Amino acid sequence: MSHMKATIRSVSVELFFKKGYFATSISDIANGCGIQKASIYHHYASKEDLLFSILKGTMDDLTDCLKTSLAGSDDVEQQMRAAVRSHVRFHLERQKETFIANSELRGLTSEHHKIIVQKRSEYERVFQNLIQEGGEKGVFAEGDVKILSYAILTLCTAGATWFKPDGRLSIDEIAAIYDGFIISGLKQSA
Amino acid sequence: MSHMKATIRSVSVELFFKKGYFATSISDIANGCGIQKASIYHHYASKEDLLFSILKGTMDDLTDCLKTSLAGSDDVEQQMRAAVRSHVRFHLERQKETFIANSELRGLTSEHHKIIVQKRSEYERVFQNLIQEGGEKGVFAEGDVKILSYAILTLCTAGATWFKPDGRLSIDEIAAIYDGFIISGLKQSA
DNA sequence: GTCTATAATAAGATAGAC
DNA sequence: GTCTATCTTATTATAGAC
Repeated sequence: MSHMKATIRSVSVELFFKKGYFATSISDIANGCGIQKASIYHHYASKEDLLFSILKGTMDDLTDCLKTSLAGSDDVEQQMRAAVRSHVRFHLERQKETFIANSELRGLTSEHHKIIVQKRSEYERVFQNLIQEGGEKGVFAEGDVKILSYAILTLCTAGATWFKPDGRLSIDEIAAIYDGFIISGLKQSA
Repeated sequence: MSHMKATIRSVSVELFFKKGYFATSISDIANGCGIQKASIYHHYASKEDLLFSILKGTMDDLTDCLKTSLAGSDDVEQQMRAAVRSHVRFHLERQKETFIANSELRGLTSEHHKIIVQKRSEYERVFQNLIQEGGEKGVFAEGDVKILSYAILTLCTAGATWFKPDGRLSIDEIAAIYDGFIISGLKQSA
């Protein structure tokens, strides 16, 4: 990726996060890059292409991150803890991109939309399998696998909504709180 | 509220939910109502006025709902359970409005934005006070009150993202799952 | 690879007739 | 209370010079 292409991407992430995809114009982006709006089209075919490339890259990195974090163990509880922490960390470290990836899917063409939704489904399935396995092995209480997976994922994802990098708690501290909260919730339904 | 004013509101909720506020035009709304776009302005001063009135009404109803549900008990755990169920039920019953209320704040003028954010803060404070009180009384484990309150609220709120009214589980079943999950998470950090 | 210029279209909102 | 007509402005995107 060329220098200007990366700049356009990064400026777009800032603006899409702050104002939203539809409220951000190509002019806004060009302004932020210090170039003319026509120049954007040398690097990206369209505004939608720019959005898609951000979302696709983010989802791929997110999935890679999860796979790496699971490789270290084969114990269900430890894997769930690792998965939760990986998910939280990624969402807080790359707050703006993940926020966009969760809120701007409606800006995509239907083919691109399908691709991102599929990537997300595959990612979710990892968590669903862990909940299922934990339930069967008696490590977690029996429960509705899908609802619980959505609960866990959206819980951590939501962190990206309010997280402030210079705030009171570090990313690892927040990840630890979520980890404890979720494992307790999974182990027994009160 | 006149019949047409209510129709405009309801059509807008549908469209803002499906396409987003910025992606929805006054023409789209007028189309959905079977009137001309100029006629919208007889009922609402601007597109932003329409958004604000939806968000304000939704937040007020949400707060009323919570207050009613808390009146029945003065036991911390029971109150938290009631609060969680109230929150979940409202978000699933009025899925589209609450989704908009959580995703379209950027469409508001800064004065209107301030008003909605303040309403939300007051709402959150009820949950924070319950977590605090539960911690002091030893009903819940000690924990970070703010992080936990965000966790609980966004967890339930997120339900509005994926919930399908004709899906496998009823609203009360989902509320019960969340209730159990959250109380377990609050009682002990694993 | 970036520029100026412009096309083509759609937006939010208003004026004034009925 | 709704209409037609219109204003003003902004939008995405393209053409073609440099």
